[in-house]
Amino acid sequence: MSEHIHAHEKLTKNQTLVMDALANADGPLSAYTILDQLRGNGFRAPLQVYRALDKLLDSGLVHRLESLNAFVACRHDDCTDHEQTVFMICETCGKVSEIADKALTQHLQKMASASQFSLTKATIELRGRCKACKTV
Amino acid sequence: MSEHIHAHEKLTKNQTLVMDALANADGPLSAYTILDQLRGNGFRAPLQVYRALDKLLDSGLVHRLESLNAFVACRHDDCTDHEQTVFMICETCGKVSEIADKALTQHLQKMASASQFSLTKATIELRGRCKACKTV
DNA sequence: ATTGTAATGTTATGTTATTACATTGTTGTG
DNA sequence: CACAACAATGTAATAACATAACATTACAAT
Repeated sequence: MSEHIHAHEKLTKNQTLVMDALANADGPLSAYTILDQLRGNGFRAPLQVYRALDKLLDSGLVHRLESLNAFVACRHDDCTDHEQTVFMICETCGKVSEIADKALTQHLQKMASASQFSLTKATIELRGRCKACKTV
Repeated sequence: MSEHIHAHEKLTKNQTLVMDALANADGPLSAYTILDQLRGNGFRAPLQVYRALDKLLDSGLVHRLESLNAFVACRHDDCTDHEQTVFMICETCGKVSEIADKALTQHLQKMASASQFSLTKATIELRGRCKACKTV
């Protein structure tokens, strides 16, 4: 259960509960949805979720989708490059796929350099309709 | 005042007030900051701001920065391509610059196509330190 | 004038996130 | 063991962001 290839320290109880909730979801979850799912496990306040999320985000096990105010478990084996992941969010089914694209990353880095901007993090979220939903 | 080269219909009173607030700001503003700035002009409720913003976003005069929950006036002469703008957000001074990059747009479009994903809109927000803040 | 529509106003509420502070648990050291 | 130090958790309150539902006003077209 909740074994990941990511390099990370052992998770605490709350971090594990939040991680499992996200790993078992088939789409992004909001912090409050996670809270509701974990009430049976003793969660009572948003902070319990947000604190766990902070840690999981730091370690790259979880990504935050800025345009949805929601969170997804990272589906990559190795998230060392998680700062430069592209998310494709289907507006029909709500599912999210995650792509790491080296060329895109380099292109963004070049754009930033051209403006003498030191790039720390890139948020790239595409909206549209996924393959499965198009064929319906 | 508030003359733009953008093609758009005439703005209403509230839309003009919100547009001017954003155009005169030197960085992104939250909806509630705009509300506070416009209290002297009769604004009393968030909805007055959000309604105006909806229209301004539709017409491309204003962009929403998802990672900040804030809004900026478009600095481009022509925002027909505003769906694919890259924002560089300085985490030191808070200023935002806006770049339209055709090659990047094409690259994203290719990535989407490769996954058979119909791309509707791209959110691209870079975080880091701008030229001015680096030299300080 | 009257009617239809767009814009605006108002109140309440829903959703997302943080601050501040108290308590418990765990680890290492004398 | 005792106990200090720190990490993790618990709890309450509130801040920040956004929308729903409904009432009113403004204004153009006939």
